[in-house]
Amino acid sequence: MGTTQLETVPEPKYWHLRTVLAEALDSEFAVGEILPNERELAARFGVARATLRQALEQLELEGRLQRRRGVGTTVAPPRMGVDVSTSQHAWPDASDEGWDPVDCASAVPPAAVARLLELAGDEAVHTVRRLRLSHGQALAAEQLYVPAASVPGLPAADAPAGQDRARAVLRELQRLSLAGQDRSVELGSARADDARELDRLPGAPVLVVTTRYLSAGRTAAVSVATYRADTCRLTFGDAGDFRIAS
Amino acid sequence: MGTTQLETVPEPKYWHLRTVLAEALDSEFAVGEILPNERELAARFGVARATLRQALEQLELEGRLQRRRGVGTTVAPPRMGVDVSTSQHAWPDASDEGWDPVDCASAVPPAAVARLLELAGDEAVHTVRRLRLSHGQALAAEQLYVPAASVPGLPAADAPAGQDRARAVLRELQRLSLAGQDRSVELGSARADDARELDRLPGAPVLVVTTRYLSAGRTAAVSVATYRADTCRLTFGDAGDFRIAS
DNA sequence: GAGTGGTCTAGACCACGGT
DNA sequence: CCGTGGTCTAGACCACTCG
Repeated sequence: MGTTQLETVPEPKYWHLRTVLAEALDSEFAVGEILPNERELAARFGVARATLRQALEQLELEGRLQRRRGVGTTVAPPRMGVDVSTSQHAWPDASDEGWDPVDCASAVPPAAVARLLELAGDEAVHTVRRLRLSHGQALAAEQLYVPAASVPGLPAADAPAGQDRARAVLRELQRLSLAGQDRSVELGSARADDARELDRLPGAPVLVVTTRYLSAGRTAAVSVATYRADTCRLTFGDAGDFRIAS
Repeated sequence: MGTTQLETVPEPKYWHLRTVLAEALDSEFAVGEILPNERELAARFGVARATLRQALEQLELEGRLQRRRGVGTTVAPPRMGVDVSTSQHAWPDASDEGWDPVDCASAVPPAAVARLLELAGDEAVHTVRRLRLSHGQALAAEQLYVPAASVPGLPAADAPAGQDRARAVLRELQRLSLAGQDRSVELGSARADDARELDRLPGAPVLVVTTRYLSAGRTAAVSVATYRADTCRLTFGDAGDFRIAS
């Protein structure tokens, strides 16, 4: 009458498959190596393709695999550590390492952002778009919301949208004193536009980093940065140079 | 010959469904309200159940829905902000707010953790298990790895494993001076034991927070905390009291 | 026991990347 | 063009919760 419940609750096939595949990845495959295709793997393990795909999805979520339509499934390199520490207490800048200003327009921000900025729901703000690149790969897409009140010196609000205007807004931001910032991280799924720039499909898992920049008691700007969850590990430390692979 | 590509690349059904459902959630449903069951919803939208489920999975990943087997699908409350800021520069403690020491044993840590601790791969360490609770709900499960060298004053290493020993290890840790800490966040999937304690299924998405505690130039302890990605938004700010939905 | 979400199957067709 | 992963279907059965 032991109370142990061994095998009374058998684990799902896809979960068991995930474990088997994970061990195979550790011992038999090198980074970048291409796996057999899904139909072949499913046959080899004696399961339906949908079941095999469930296991692959898990491993992709964990950053162990990379799948590309028309190409195949490859063994992913360990996630790269990406510093998102808040310690520098600095405004985003056109010359930020890794960040590339892409565009700027005027638009009404989403309701949640408007609330953070303490704006009426229908007030347009500058929306600066930046990409964070590393080794030619896009790691993150950022949308920076800057109320006109935060950049009073900006020339002609109806100037042509584009990269030049993005740089101008970032330059003007430097003139404000930065009192502090809040940061939060949560799981999200890539919207269509983010997905395109991150070279992922819509709905791909992303880590959403929301930053609120404070100046003179107000929220002077809000940044929403979506990082590829499959390839990025966000680091916050003072000595952000350590590695851990799950 | 406009260059606009409207409908030339129709979006997948499940993605469109996700959007439709998300809008319905905003306008027609209250938090906690229970949705029609999957078979009914699939019929109503004229899709197969699997397709409907793909849309629901997206919304669950985004923290908009909560699904429980045998019960149904309900509208999830906004994610709660959970402070994981590193600013206090303190050791984990038996009396940490929200953290509940559960157990302690001796075990050989995973290879990745052993590397952080600069240990040989086969050396056992104290493994303290803690749960982070809020309003009776488990938010996170933590595994704290403490080499014996970090708690030299600990009585009899072969003392009975359990909650008392967990408290003893945490108490001994306070005696070390804390030089600093590193922290990283990445996406993972819940292992079976974590899943059980977090009241989720194995493979559920979690935010893995890895902390390295530094003392006297060494890594004195490593904590791996897995937070429920569906219900938690990790906050790092100095004034961690802001909200953002979506 | 009735009803829910979770797992699994065996197919089909589509969209994309490279040859 | 062919092979890949991505989407979708229409079923079946299982595990869980609750009355």
